[in-house]
Amino acid sequence: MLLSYTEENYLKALLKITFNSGINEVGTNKLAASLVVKPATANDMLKKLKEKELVKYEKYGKIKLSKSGQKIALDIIRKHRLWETFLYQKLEFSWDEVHEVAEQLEHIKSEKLIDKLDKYLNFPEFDPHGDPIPNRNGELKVHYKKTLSDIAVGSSCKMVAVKDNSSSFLQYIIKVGLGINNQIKVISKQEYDSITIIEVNDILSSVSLKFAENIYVLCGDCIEGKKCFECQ
Amino acid sequence: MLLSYTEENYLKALLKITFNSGINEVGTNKLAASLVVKPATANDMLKKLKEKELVKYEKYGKIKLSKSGQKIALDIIRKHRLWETFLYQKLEFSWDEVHEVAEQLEHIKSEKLIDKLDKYLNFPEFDPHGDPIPNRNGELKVHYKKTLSDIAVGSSCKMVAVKDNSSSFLQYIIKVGLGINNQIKVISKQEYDSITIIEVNDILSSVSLKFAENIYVLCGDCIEGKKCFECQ
DNA sequence: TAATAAAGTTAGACTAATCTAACAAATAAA
DNA sequence: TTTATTTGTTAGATTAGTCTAACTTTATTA
Ligand SMILES: [Mn+2]
Ligand SMILES: [Mn+2]
Ligand SMILES: [Mn+2]
Ligand SMILES: [Mn+2]
Repeated sequence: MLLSYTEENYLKALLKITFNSGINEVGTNKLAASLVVKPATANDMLKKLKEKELVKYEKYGKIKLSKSGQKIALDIIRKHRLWETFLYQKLEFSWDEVHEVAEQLEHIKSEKLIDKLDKYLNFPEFDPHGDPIPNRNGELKVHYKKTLSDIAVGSSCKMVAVKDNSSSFLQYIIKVGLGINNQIKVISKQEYDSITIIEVNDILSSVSLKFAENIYVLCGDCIEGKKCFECQ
Repeated sequence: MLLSYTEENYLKALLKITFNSGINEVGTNKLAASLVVKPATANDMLKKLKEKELVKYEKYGKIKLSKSGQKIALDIIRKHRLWETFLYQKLEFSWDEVHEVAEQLEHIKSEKLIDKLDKYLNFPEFDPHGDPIPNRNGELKVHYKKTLSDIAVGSSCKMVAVKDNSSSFLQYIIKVGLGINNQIKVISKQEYDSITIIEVNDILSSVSLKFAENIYVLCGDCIEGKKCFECQ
């Protein structure tokens, strides 16, 4: 079944909402907001997607992706993240620039293209933001759970991904001298507002709670190779 | 000015018609045929493109690209040919597969992307079919003029480009053992129907007039580095 | 030159994706 | 348990791109 650019974006939005919020209770308003359209518009599209059996949905009920809808959404995400990786690794885009272009590239229709790209990049498992890349069967590594704000004072951790993908945050991270795979030591934490002093490459920085909550990390135990069920 | 996928294709079609036919007297019917739409549809679009000052066009008159329309069309062709080169050189697509995917990729909007791709490919001057790639100012090498059918019996030449880009012809060329930059010696030519015996890499093949007319070549003089005004 | 053919235009209709405004249902608050 | 608020739906309109069928203009040919 050949889907339009727009239909693909609705499916992707549905998957992303459940990814991010954990909830899989998505309503018309939330979906519409995430696509920056009006609820009436989303409602129309939902009828169409239901007709094509890509979503499960009853009037006034909650929306869920069907099995096939989910597979397609995962495929779009696979393409998005592979293209981001290509732009970052091969064309030397910075990590705050890749998303916008990948939003376009993810809709290019050619299985051969994406499989060859995957191979060319040597089957990467994570994109430049640390997000897992689904394989061609739609399977993907479990995403990280622990953030920098969960790390106790005195402990070390490793930055593995970014939660907020906005380019302003991504640029800010670089400015602080931080990046994927960096070791971070939590030096101190202000009790009143959780302002945290971290040490990265021997440089101290002070970051807000909001900042710390948007940096995914692996804890000290995980770094040393021990399994930790809290981290992933 | 941000153009739609469709508008871009109309501009590209206009440029391609003038490229290929030499004529720059394009009418509604010819344009429509080249885009596989009905004349009525092309007529509607022409009004819109005129409004945007991308084409010069009066009712019942001939169609011409404006300066800005031509620049945009050249830009699409630049993107198309750079993507073809990428698919061919980096992702190991065969030369008969690249066009279809490039038809989609040529509409991705990002100047940075195309400039970085250009650099990544080391500023190629020709695509996998030997067609010249416009630079970022829309300037391009003059295209080849002489075809294999122009070469005299006993003379040698070098294949430099393909006139007919259909995948069936491209596949056929490979089957004959021919490719860009191959030396071709014209062994004999049947007077009645111009069936030509050629020698490529010590192998003899017999090709039709239609075939020979669709292979661009440089003549013997040009191969030896002498300038020849007939060839380019 | 007049008839015929070819090329080009217009009118009216359709689909996909969007909107606004009005309405209905479900949920939360009083 | 009413009332108010939030959430979701419907109706009607709009724009881009396409079509068919009818018509007009230009070009060709007899
Ligand atoms: Mn992204
Ligand atoms: Mn990403
Ligand atoms: Mn091509
Ligand atoms: Mn080409």
